[in-house]
Amino acid sequence: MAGKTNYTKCKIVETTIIELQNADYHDLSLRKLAGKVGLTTGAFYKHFKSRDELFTEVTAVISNRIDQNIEQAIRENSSTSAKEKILIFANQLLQSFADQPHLMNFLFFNPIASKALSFSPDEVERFPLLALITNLIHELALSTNLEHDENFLFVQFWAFIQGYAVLLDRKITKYEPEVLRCTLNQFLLESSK
Amino acid sequence: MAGKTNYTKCKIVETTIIELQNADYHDLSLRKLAGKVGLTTGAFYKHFKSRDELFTEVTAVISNRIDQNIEQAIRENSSTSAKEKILIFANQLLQSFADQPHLMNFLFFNPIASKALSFSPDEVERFPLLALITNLIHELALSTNLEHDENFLFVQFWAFIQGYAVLLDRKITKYEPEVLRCTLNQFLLESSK
DNA sequence: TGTACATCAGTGAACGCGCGTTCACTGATGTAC
DNA sequence: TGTACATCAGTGAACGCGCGTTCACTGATGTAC
Repeated sequence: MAGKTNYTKCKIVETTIIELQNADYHDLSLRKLAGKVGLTTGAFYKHFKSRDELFTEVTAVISNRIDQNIEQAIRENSSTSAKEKILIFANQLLQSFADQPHLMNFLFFNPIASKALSFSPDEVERFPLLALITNLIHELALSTNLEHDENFLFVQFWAFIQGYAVLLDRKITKYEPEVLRCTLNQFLLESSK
Repeated sequence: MAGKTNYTKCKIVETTIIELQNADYHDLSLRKLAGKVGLTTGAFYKHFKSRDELFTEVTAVISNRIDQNIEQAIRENSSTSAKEKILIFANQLLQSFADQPHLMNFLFFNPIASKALSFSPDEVERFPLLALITNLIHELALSTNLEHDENFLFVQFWAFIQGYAVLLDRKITKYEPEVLRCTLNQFLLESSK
């Protein structure tokens, strides 16, 4: 029976992710979700203590999968320069935003995920996406003469990615990898003046 | 009596702005708002057709005021270079984000404002902030050899500003004008390669 | 192999809440004669 | 100046809704003897 339980719990999580791909997370209530899973609302609480607990778990799952994808993309690319890895990281992330705006919007902007994506040390561990980019920037700093410190670059980088994602989400612009590549290059200019 | 009506309507708008300065816009219901104004909910509808109509008006008012502030700051500065004006624009905007996160969060991220801050021509007119930055970038393009076109720079600029604002809102970083200045400089590098 | 019992995922109605909105009514004010 | 009427901002109770959550109950399954 434990197996059955885990199966249903898993099904809830996967159904949530599918629903988040199709529509804004604001429009996903427990009733709708339970209906899609084929449960009543009461049954939901046999598997999760609350809606927040589900959202926290889903946030972690999505974050992990995207991290896996990005790490694989980095591995598959022959280049070993930190700069190139960061470019792949950013490109994969923005591509996801362009392809699955609702899901990525949930991941980056739902209140629970927002808390999770902040900087407390244990959360960095829980959300490997953050750990990955932090490490990549550190790697870059070791191999390059950064004009400023790592945190400076992190803020620049994360701000641009996140802001570009907002523009994509609002259909204000289309994703062009060239804009990303060029912007990163500008951020990573060797100290020159 | 018309005067009385306008006074109350104005009071509703101003009270809304005050409330938006103090707390997240998600937490502001018509009941709370009416209470703060000193009205019952029924009276509200003598002045606005709906909650959305109020939010649309408030969005326009806030946007206009910030625009006024920025235009004044630009006028007061002796420099006439487009680059310097854009820097002032961005600095004022981010300073507002740092000082009044809830209010700016409402302006930039409430669904109604988001629609308004997109690119339809009449909305650009309605929200002079957008018109201003569009013009400034155009002015810059006339006086400088941009490496890419105006829209490219607009996307870079707006993405960074917006993303930086998100980081500020989440207390992930503090506002440092130096980060802004440096990033803008990188964006505006004369075409070099 | 058959019987009694325990477990527990799932049911579905109900609770309590806050929301945006509506509406019959009040009462102060302005206008016409 | 006094009276009758119209206007309309404001009242406050109510409507209808969807939400997250709870709970007494069911019924299939696993276990012990």
